[in-house]
Amino acid sequence: MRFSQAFVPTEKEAPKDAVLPSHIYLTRAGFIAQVASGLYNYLPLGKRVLKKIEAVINEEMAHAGAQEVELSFVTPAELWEESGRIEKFGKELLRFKDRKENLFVLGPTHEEMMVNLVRNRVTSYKQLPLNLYQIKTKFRDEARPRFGLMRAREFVMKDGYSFHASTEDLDREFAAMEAAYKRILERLGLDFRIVEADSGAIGGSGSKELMVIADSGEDTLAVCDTCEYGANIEAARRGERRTVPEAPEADFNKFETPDVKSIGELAAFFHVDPYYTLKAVAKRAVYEDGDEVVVFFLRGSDELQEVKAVNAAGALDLVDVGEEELVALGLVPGFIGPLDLEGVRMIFDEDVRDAKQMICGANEKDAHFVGVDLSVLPKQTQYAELYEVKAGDACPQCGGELTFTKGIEVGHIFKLGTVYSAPLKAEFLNENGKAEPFVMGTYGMGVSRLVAAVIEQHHDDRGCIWTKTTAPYLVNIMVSNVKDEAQMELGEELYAALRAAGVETMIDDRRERFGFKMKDAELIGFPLTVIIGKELANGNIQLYDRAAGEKTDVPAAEAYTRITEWIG
RNA sequence: CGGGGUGUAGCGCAGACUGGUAGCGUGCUUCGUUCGGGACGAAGAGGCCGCAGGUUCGAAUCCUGUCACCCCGACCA
Repeated sequence: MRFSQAFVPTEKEAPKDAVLPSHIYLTRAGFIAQVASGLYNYLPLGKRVLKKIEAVINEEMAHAGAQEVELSFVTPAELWEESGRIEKFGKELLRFKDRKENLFVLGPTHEEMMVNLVRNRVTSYKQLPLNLYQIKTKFRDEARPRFGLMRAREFVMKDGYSFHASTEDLDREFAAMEAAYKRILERLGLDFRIVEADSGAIGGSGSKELMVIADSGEDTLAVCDTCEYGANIEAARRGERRTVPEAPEADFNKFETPDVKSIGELAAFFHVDPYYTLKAVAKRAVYEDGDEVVVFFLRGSDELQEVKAVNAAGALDLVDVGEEELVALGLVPGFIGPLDLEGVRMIFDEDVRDAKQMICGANEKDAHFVGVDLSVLPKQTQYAELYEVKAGDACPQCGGELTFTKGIEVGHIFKLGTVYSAPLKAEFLNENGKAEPFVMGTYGMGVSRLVAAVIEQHHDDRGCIWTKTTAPYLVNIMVSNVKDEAQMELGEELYAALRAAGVETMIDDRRERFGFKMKDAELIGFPLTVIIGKELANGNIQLYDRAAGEKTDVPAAEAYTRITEWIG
């Protein structure tokens, strides 16, 4: 492409509303332009990057045996009513009616459409497994779009769905998809981590997220400093404690504890480690049909992880409850304990199962029990993992140390099981001629979010630094002075040669000065800029490696060879 | 959805308190001089001051309403 004819409106100043580097540079360098909240136009450079990423995904999907399809963006609302998700998705679904007053939604994801496509067309176990995917625009009317392409309302997603006759076969495919996703991110040149994730309301027997490591990420990850273990903090586990604080010794007894309400005060009052205190966290659990107050118990040294708590309660949501509400239920805020507590649902953290020498509230004002042995709790007591891991906790896999980092969720893969196929009656006949719902997996990857993620991870204060596989153009031939015939001639020669060799090349033939063009080259982030300028008088050109930030003198005669060497 | 903020030339902003010819920087056009790190000079084009009402002889400016966009939070298979 000739820069003089390219539609690449670069800007000197950052858009006033942009915060993230990816948003600022993609806008300034002319890759994207905002249309409305969460809506963006892709300009030529942005479109090229999208296509580069899509090409990598397509190659790896083909390699993994998945087949590409394209489903209608506009989907009949009926399908969503059938699956029940029209309620669950709520306002995020953009709905509208056609001229015949039929209700439609813009697809935010395509489980329903895909199941609808496959059911009654695939009817035998002999036709399984099947893995279908598409790369397509999605629309979710997000409550709060933000950060440019990172959380847009309209975005490009690769969504894949697999159909199996057994959970074993799903497990195999899930592993294959994880491997394929890993290769995709490696090829894109990203530093990432595959982490255990919360499956959320969608359910299924497990899910993993692909996280690109970046400070601007919206998710918090716990990662091991020794092994591969990583997990979203919502799902992170920890291994055995390396050291357990010395246990206090006390016989079971009730103590006067005037005004000692918080864990900190309690631990100080008895001179014990908070590990031996029992923390009670009361929340109102909201279910599909009604709500109730639930008290979660965990060690005083731990914090409640809300997502884990929601899952343990089987609730849609947890909301805070006021002290008055607790009092009305007969609870004594600050002194809530599990012994003889009635009329309220309790869930205990796994870590307090059969715990000895605990101190807990006595359910009366200014009183705590000491020397409590929690093995006295009734058998039917509900235990669940409720704690939130902390930096420094032990890795559950290798015993290494967990540290926190931030990540951008660019992919999420699920073992769905029959969550959709059962209600949508998508069935096949097994070897015994019996109808069974498909066992399904679903695999999502945010393509437009990946564009932003690449820049979040690869930029400096001058602009974008595209990796070789993601760059809109790999090489930029910068002719310093287009009126200099020798410079222009060499530039054209290299441009033609590189294009003939299939190298995606831009030639900056604009009538601008050296500094202006260099700034643009750096802002746009071409991996390699070939500088043809003053040095040509000495028989040299320069290769400017954007990532390394280095210029190397090269004899003009060797230019082509050295460029193709650099490309590798 | 709760809290906060911003809407004036393509972009970034001033002007508003104290009502009276709409400004600056950048970008754009033309000419000349420059030509290795966003050059200089000269001459130009470009605005429904978010929108709608109101007050006033007169509103970018004061009042009311409304819309849009951004940030924090809630939310986000």
